[in-house]
Amino acid sequence: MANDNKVWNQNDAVPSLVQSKRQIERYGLDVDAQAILVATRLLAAGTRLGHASEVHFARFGLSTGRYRVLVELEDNEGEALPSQLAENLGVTRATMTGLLDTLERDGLVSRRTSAQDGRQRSVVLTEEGAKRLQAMAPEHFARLEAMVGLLSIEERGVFLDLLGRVTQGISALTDETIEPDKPAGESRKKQHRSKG
Amino acid sequence: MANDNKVWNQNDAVPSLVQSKRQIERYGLDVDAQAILVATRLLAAGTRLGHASEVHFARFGLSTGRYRVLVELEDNEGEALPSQLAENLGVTRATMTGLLDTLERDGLVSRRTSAQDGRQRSVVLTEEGAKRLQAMAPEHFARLEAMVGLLSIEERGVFLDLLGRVTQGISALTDETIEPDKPAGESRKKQHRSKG
DNA sequence: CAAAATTAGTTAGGTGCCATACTATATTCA
DNA sequence: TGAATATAGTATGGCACCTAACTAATTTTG
Repeated sequence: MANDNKVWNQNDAVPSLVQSKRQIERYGLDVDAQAILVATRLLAAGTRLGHASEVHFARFGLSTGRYRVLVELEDNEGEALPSQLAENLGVTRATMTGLLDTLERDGLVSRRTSAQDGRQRSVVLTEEGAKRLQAMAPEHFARLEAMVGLLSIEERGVFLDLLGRVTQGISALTDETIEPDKPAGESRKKQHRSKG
Repeated sequence: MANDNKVWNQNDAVPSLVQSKRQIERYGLDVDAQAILVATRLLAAGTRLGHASEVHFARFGLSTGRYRVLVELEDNEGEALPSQLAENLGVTRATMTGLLDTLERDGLVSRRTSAQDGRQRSVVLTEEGAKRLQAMAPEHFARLEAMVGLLSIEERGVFLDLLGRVTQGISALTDETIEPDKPAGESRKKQHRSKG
């Protein structure tokens, strides 16, 4: 029993409504406790998701980021520029360099200098990289499917809608200034979603 | 324009249904494309949430983990054991040591050796730590509230329910083996939620 | 055309978190 | 009582990702 084995306890770190209320009262703030509860649960879920994702991909010798690079390459006929990849994945070029370093070391991609532009280095998905994706696909997708398995088809649709709006709301955490409260239920007309 | 300024583009990295379908078809798998879409969007949201959370707390000179330590201390009359804190926050003791190191360096907590048990070190929320929490509370909670501001009251309730089940589903990513598919909509009677 | 500015990629250094292995202090029990 | 064991906390080293600064190659422009 020398192994502590930190298994995610499911109960830890899931904030309760009373906790939210207590905190709000402590400082005498004028905010809706349920809203705070939802937000807090969401943050906790985000943490768990990130961690679970890494555990998941580690099974296949990948990380979340490296997997996404491989998929992006596959969606691009197996070849792309590092800067393209960084752009599409929403990470910095520096991060992409690191991801590609590891992928190249593992033989899943290869880099070669571009003929046209000496600054560019073309990234190519290797045979081995393609095989890796293929090999992991069944389990990967089965687990993803299982993740939302507690939701019915209709609920998935509802969840997708709500998650979309909440995802937009994430910017409330990162924006420079706080925007005035928008009660929701109206005033929601122009919400550009996706790009292409 | 020397500054690249990687602002989270909102559009990046949000997977589309066609992408999901294409991947599934590529390997001839028998999974529901919408389920995959939901799962994939969720993972993307998780990544963004984690990042946004760090940006948010950095405004107050904290990280997500360090903030949670302070709150946990406050909920505990300002004093607790590192192992307690680690347990309650769902991180390892090693991680807690790191969090406390920084908090102590910044004067927000202090450590003193226990009299009863020489192995234990009691962690105390300092005056300054309490002040920090108080100072950040208005903006912190306002931003959290704004984050779910695009959802109506009713929608928040629905979201909370769905999120709860999805959160349970996260274990599908981390479990050793894949469980057989549970269609949902029935066979869902005994789902213990929370602990207290 | 040479100097200045831009661009692609990388390196260097930092944060957050983790797992493993170690130290020091109890506790158990033979 | 003294050796084996358990426990609390920490140090070490790892990975993912970031920003800022740097190198090399290309484009702009005077």
